[in-house]
Amino acid sequence: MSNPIRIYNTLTRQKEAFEPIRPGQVGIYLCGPTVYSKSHIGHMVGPVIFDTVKRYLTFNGFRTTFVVNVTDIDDKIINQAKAENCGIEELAQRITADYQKHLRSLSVEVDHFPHATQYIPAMLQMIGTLIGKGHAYPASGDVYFDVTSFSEYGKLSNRRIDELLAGARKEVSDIKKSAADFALWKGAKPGEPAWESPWGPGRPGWHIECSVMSSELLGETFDIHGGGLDLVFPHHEDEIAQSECCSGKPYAKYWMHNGLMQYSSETRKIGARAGDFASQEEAKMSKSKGNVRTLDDLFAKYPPPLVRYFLLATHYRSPINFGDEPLDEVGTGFHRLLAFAELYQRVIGSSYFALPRAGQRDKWIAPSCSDPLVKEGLEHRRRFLEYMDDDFNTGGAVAVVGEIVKALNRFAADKKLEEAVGTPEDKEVFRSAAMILRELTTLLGILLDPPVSANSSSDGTLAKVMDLLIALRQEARQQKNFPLSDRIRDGLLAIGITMQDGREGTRWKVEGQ
RNA sequence: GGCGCCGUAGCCAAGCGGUAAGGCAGCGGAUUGCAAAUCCGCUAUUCCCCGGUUCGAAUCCGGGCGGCGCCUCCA
Repeated sequence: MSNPIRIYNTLTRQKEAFEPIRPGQVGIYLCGPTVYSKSHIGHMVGPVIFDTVKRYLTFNGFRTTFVVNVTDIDDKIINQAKAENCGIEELAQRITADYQKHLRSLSVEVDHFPHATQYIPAMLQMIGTLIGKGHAYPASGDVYFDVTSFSEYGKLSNRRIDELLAGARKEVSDIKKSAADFALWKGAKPGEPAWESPWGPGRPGWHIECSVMSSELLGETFDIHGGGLDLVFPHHEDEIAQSECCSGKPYAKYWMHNGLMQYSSETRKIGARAGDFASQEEAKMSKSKGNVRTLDDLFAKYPPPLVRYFLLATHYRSPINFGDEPLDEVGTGFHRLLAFAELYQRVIGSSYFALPRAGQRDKWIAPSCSDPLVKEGLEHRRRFLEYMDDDFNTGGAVAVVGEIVKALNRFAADKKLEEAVGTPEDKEVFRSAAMILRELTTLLGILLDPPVSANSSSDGTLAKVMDLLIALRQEARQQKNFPLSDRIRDGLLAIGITMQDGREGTRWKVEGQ
């Protein structure tokens, strides 16, 4: 049975049925960051999307390997290290750690993080092969790829070499045969870090690392290559040229490119630095809007799981509007999920997060119960999978999740599950339907674990204080002393603690949990 | 100039040939001492514009207009 997943392939510019190269297993390679300055939200888009792709493929029974490379040698790193007066390795390690920390907080699970500098020998070998086959030539300590030697050059970005040359704004370098040729190896200038090579000391060009590391970890031909839309040309185009000329085999089968992030109406990129803006004025304005906020700042206000939910709420190929306003809007939906987990806890008496995570699509045991709620849940599940099958339409899938929550909340309200009247039978139906929700949310990588809560702070002092305040407030309410009871509630709200009165007593929680 | 992507309510966003999902905001109701949370109901005769194909188009084709990306080692 061929599987139902379809992927939009940049190479063919259409959606194609997904068929892995090797039955039952899939390799995904994603272009990661150049580690010279702290990560921004734009760096998280690809990892979150492809992590979700991996989860979905795994769910569909494919053994999936997910590789994200780290470019740890590059002009920008050299310059930044100089500016900070530190070693390039030190800088690269620091930034890499920052990047990986944030990926973990977003529940992105990467199998391999190859670093460019760890693969220099393999790069030299590939460059040697390309020269031997007449696809590359050394010149003045550099080595260039000869684009005219590859007749398919331009197939990914749909360009022709003559058009490239016509539109080129760059001066034709006299050492390159053609302006469109790109560097495989760059001779070192005095004082620059360098590795020995048959063509003299130097460092690798940008594209070669991905060709080498992907073939080492996933094979010369692998399934899915991902990256931002901005990388289609020249980076991915050049990877194809190098790899296919070297191996004589097809490189990646499916090319998936994610849309870029934009700050609302801002046309500049999120990570833009002051120098990238037309004027200081504009740069400042953007910064004040949160345009260049670090991830530490962002996550302080919006928890990583919420950000992940936000990123998945839009289709991956669309540009994502970023900013406080969109985040706040989507946040409402996310908080309803969290509120549901609390409802589940109160109704069932055990943690929602203890329910089983997504397993296998085929081996899944559907709740046998024929209650309308469960049937509705199964219908939602069907739609969810339909969305995901269609080029990983996480936006549609997220919408379905919201509908399931609504159905569950309605059921809980109708059957008065929180009150003593709720029957065990109804609760079992509720639990069965919640299992469907659990499966689907974990498939998206959201709501995996309970949120870190101050309610359960280690010494429990806060909880004891709250118990006391709730008791006092309850007394005030019974005496109809509402000014006092409101003062307690409002006062707590002002310091970030919300109180909610329900039939079963007053609940409280710290803002942002 | 070249190569692409996109344009659906106040906002975000699905739908991709069969008669407009969902969310946010807003309004009305249930519940509440009042709130909050939750639930119910209402909110696009219409999908940037103009042509064409079709029994039928937001969906396909042609032409405009508008926004964006890349063509410069940006995820």
